Amino acid sequence: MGTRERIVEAAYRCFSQKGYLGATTREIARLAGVSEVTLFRYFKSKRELFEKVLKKFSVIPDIERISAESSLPPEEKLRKVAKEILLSLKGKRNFIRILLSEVSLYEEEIAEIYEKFIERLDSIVAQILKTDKETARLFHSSLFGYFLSEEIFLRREINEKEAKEVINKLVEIFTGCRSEKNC
Amino acid sequence: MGTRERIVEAAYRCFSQKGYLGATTREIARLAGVSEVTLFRYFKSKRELFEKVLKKFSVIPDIERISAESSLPPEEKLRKVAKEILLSLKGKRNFIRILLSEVSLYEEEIAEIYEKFIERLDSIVAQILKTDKETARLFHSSLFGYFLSEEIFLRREINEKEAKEVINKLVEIFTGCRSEKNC
DNA sequence: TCCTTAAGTAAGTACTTACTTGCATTATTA
DNA sequence: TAATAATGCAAGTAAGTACTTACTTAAGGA
Repeated sequence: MGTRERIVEAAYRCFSQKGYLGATTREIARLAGVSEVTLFRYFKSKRELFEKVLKKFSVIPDIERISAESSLPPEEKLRKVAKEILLSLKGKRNFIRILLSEVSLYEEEIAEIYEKFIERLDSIVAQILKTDKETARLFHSSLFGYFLSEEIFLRREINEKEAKEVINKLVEIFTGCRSEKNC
Repeated sequence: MGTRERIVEAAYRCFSQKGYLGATTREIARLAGVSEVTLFRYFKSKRELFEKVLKKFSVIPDIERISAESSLPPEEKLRKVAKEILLSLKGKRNFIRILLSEVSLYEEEIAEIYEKFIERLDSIVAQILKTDKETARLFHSSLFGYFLSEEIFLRREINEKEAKEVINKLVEIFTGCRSEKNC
């Protein structure tokens, strides 16, 4: 891994633990195993480094693929999409912490990232559920709220069993359709 | 309003806009119309002031009252509870911003505040819905997620009409019961 | 062998921040 | 009116922080 990458990686960890203001360039450099001078040779400011971190880690999960598998019944699709979303949220837990902690400092950037994210989800979920976008938004807001509650606020990891149960329940509630059978 | 209160009030506004580290004691004092020296006469440190702010604004909405009105049909109760929760979230939007922005710095304090909050909600909603606590948690996670999405991330205010629609939809989804009629 | 590139070290600059001290001033109260 | 309490002002301290400069070292390729 190149020096540049190592710095971004370290910054990512540092920002997600301490927030933008709390993280110091000195510690980021130390974590990257690099001198502070080197850090500033690669990035002209802390803010620039922060922006690189945002860009690198704000990848949106690939749910189009799932929704395209037309052979599946809608509930099954929805379950898969939900699983993918939840997994992706879990994988980016630290990144989400950064977003949350800087929500007041970087309003526009964060709103933009988030908007892209939910726009895609909205339309895909709406298509699967064959309902309006409002219901679709409620569906993934529910997932999102559940994830934030458990993993961010309560600091509890959602295990696979719980995830499955919650997803089944959500899908059941939103489709009016029980467990694994088609309706 | 006494000096002490004015300081806490100003700190509240300042913290919610800039986060704990971003807010300076100088600005808080200025906002309170008080000298910085006075601020430190009342609170021995910035952290102590922050803790007072947390305590003062972490009041939980009074939903027991609603759930006790036994005359109402459960869907109606649920709607009222949801409305109360959403209103309370909206009213404390700034406070929630503080919580979010310091989620990494004050893990235990925030987890504690949040835990109290959802524990009560869980049991009340479960009682009304007559289901398990998991479903109840999903119900208010949905509300919570929706609120965070719109008001915190997208910076859009949820107006009364939207709130009503979302609540109706949620109640409908979770009870399998349409609009304002009993089922 | 010489030159270029990537990195480190040491030191420092300019600025901010939480927090303090000493003294003067104003308002309150006895 | 005299004493007491609450506040402001000016100035300062100690520590931290982003960022810079000047110089050195090590490695690899031509």
